[in-house]
Amino acid sequence: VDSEMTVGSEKGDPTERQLHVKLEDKELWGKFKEFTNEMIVTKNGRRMFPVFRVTISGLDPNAMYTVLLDFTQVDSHRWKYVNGDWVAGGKAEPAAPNCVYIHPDSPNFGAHWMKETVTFSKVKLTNKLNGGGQIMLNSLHKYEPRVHIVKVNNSQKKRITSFSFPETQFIAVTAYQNEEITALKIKHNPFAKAFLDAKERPDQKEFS
Amino acid sequence: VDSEMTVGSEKGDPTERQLHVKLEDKELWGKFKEFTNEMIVTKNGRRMFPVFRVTISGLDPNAMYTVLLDFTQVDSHRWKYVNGDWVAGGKAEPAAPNCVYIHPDSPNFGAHWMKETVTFSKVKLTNKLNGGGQIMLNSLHKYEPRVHIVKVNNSQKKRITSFSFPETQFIAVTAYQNEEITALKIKHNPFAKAFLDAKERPDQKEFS
DNA sequence: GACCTTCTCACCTACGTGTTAAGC
DNA sequence: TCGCTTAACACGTAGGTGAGAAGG
Repeated sequence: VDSEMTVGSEKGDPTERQLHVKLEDKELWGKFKEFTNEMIVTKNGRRMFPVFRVTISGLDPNAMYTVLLDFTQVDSHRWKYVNGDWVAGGKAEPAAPNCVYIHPDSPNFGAHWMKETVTFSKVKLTNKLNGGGQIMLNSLHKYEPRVHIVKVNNSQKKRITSFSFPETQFIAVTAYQNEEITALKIKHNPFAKAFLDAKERPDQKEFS
Repeated sequence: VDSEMTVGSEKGDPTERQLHVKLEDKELWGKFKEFTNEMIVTKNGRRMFPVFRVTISGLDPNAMYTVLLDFTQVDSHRWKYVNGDWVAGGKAEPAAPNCVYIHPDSPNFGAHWMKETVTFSKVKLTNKLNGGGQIMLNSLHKYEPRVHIVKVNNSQKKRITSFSFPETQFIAVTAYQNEEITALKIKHNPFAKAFLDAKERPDQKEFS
């Protein structure tokens, strides 16, 4: 999958000259990045929050594409949270067999990928290799999500275009380290609403 | 979509000479058919139970296909449930704009469709036309599910092969008529477990 | 009145959260 | 002890059931 990689404009195929992938929710990602984002990894896999979403333009509407998501290790350090700060530690672990997540709509027509935001809400991050389509990461290492767009033609030649997004970098953890990150997750992720209520209810009581 | 239709073996394309679609859960469908199966239709759409599932074989693993589900009106009568029996009544209503449900994995490779059971668990039946991918049926009319396999090639020529399954015939209803059907739905559909418990708990109490 | 449809409801399935305590 | 990981848990989201009353 990593064989051939080009970013941005290309020659030779007028139908894809302006191929572009734009990250959604940049403002939200920015809030997390400010405190160094963390993503939980579990044995059975944990979803990402914020959800990785992109809009794609410049594909050939009638051609067939598969859209992939993977994670590049940003540096070769193991990270550590000490006294409220993330600091780079020793050498990185050998890179995990970092598999690729295939967007469930794949394969599909260019028109399909362009008609609405492409959402990777179901990708799951894990620290164990366990079969089912999850992405294995090393805990306490830093990663950057990357999107690949693969044109599917019946011959073997595949052209892969990749886009990565520094705003979405994060450190994989088995438990949150920075409570600012925890607070942001609870504030914005609907599935964590139970903990949002727990903090808000006492205040509301005073007025009722 | 109804343009060209062939069932069973075909000449001319050796890669699909043995194309075959087999219905799953035949035994379960049989229990419902015995009492004349009913499927609820609602304004917002109701899932089918049993779920329509098939295994497909004989496709070209490397070719691309879309798999569709629709419903043919079995006869031209309106049906009525009188004294515990379904009886054919007056003329049928004008056939609803019976749309086609596209299996969400579509389009995909032959290999994908053949590697495991193809499940139509999310198709929803409705009696109103309301936009969102639901299938509109006339209440109190009899239908038979039908699968279409469409080979996707970049030219305009599409070959459609269709398979229908008499075991899965049903009458669309807005409320169940035959209590035997209700009992079977409750017994086998996990989402109706609340009503299964209601019938079993009294017996269990006697022993506790 | 008889028949059919619609709506609300309690009760499920299924599973995504951070918390917490225990494990190593 | 300390750092990190694991598993059970309460509490949400999201939505699929037939029942039963109300509507037409």
